[in-house]
Amino acid sequence: MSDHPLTNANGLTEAQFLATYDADAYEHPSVTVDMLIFTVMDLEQNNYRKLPQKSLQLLLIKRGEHPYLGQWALPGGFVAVDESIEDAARRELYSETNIEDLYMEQLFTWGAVHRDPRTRVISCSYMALVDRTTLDVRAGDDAADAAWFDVSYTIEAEHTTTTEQGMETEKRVRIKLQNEQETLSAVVRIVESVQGRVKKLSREIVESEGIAFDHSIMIEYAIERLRGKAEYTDIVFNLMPPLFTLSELQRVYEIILGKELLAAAFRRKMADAVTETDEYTKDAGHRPSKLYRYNPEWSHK
Amino acid sequence: MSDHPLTNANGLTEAQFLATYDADAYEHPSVTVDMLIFTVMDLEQNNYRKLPQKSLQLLLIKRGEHPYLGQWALPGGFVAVDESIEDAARRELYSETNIEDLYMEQLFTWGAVHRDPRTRVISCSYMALVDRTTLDVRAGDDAADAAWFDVSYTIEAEHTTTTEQGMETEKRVRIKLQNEQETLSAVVRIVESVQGRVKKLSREIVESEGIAFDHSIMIEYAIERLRGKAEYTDIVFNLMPPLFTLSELQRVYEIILGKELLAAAFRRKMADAVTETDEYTKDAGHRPSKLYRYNPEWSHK
DNA sequence: ATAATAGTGTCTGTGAGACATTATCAC
DNA sequence: GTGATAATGTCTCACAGACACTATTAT
Repeated sequence: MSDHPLTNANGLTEAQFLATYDADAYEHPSVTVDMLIFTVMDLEQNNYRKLPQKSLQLLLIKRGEHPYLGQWALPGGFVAVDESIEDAARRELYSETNIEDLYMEQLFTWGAVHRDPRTRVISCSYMALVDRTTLDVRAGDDAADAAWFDVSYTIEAEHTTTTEQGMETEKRVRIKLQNEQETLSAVVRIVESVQGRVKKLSREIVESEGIAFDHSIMIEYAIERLRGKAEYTDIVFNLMPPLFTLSELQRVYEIILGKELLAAAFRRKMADAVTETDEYTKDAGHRPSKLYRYNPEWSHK
Repeated sequence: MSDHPLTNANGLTEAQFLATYDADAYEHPSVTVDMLIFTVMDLEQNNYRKLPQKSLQLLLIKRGEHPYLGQWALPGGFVAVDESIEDAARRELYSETNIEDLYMEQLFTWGAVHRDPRTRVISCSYMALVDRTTLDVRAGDDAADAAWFDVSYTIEAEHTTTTEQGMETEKRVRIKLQNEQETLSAVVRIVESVQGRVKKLSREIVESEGIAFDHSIMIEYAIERLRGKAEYTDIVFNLMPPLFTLSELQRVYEIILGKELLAAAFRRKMADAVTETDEYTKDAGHRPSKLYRYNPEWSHK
């Protein structure tokens, strides 16, 4: 690295120093990646004229080993010493989805001392977004116990206490994960305190049914981030197929943001983010809709 | 954890499994924290009537050991197996600033395989914001080689190539760190590519003078984050003293955002974020200004 | 008086919310 | 025609950019 024969306090050059460096002088933690793989699915619809409802889905793996045997966990695995964290995340993502190129983003690194009962494990969480139509129904070959769960995020309680020096806001968020076979649920308590000018944020699991480790916290965090980014980036398009209608896009925004949007305003805002095509939907029991594609030249207003 | 006598495929209960678990079956990386400690300082001013210019400052430590001996690095250190990552970050922050309660936020975890020539090191970067007035001039006791550097962030080149499948935007950002003794500099190349609907972002050091490891990338990333958050959170108040004038606040926003703001609009936007006091500045060669404090009840519009 | 900053008033354009209206399909 | 969604038109309100204007201090 250095092109001068610099020596340290012991008179060693860099090459000499590195040759004697002992990386195992103290105990190291293990490092893992945990993947939050989201997609959006159409729910079955009995009325052929109505549009299908959209549902936000998360991929989980049933644990076949202790700890949390039989519960559901985020897909993930250890980071090898000869691969970057991002490569490890891509490897995990590929092994679950069989797709090479997917949107993926690092979220947060979780480092509480006892978050894994086996040993000290630091986990770096990544969020990936998949378009359901390009995805195999069966997610991953080897993952026999992988399953998609419908995700719901509900704020069950929120109250603020004002003290002399500042204030504290406590929020309880229920995460509910459901599919035909299983219903998992957890409550995460989020405390944001402002003392003087110092703000602190902490998350803690208050209740957990069927979700392994601290993964309900990771899920809560990821949904908050997804919501936040949906509002000021084009992240949502990663959940869309190549061609989509504007009301499909709107419905995806709606389930992510957890609120209804007005069609007129939504179309105006999205006008520059999409390119129209000549194609239309057909065979719906109502007026066909023009199909659009994402416009990568969009500059985010 | 589990209150049923669940057994795994080998017939072991959780307690039996954990007793035989070998965490050292494979090699582990080292994990460190690196701290980006920012503050805002007044620059000396020769004209007594003019307001002093503000300057964004970053704390760096001169390396006294290989590798990068003699270069400047972010303060940081290894995460011990019995402390959380956040505790390690707080410990480092305290040892540099002698202040217990400071704003601190996890930024990103850097995990390239060869980012440290000694061994495989994964580093979790944290940003901390300090109000200069509550800070000792001498940062930390033991850190004899700690120094504050004025930070400048300049986009030197930016161009977009459109291909058939998507586009690629390349940006070169120069980070310049200066104080009375030293001038450090680096250029970071940031490539954002959109292929189809898949977006990827990568950062790489193109040029580096006097900045150790991949720390210029961490600095570039932190400034981008600070800018982003300045626009939609109250993060900037962590850089302010308890009492401040609105134009001081505006000048802090201006150096962070790197652009000038209109006073009238700024004051309107900030009206609900601050509480006015009865105090005023004095002895300036011009009209005194009302002093304000941060209003923690502010709800971000 | 002067040079500086502090602080206010107001016009204008943009964009989101709200809601009404028209268009178009399968059956 | 009916029932559904698609798509557009338009009013209003909030707010940011722009800039002119007034206020107040130390020297």
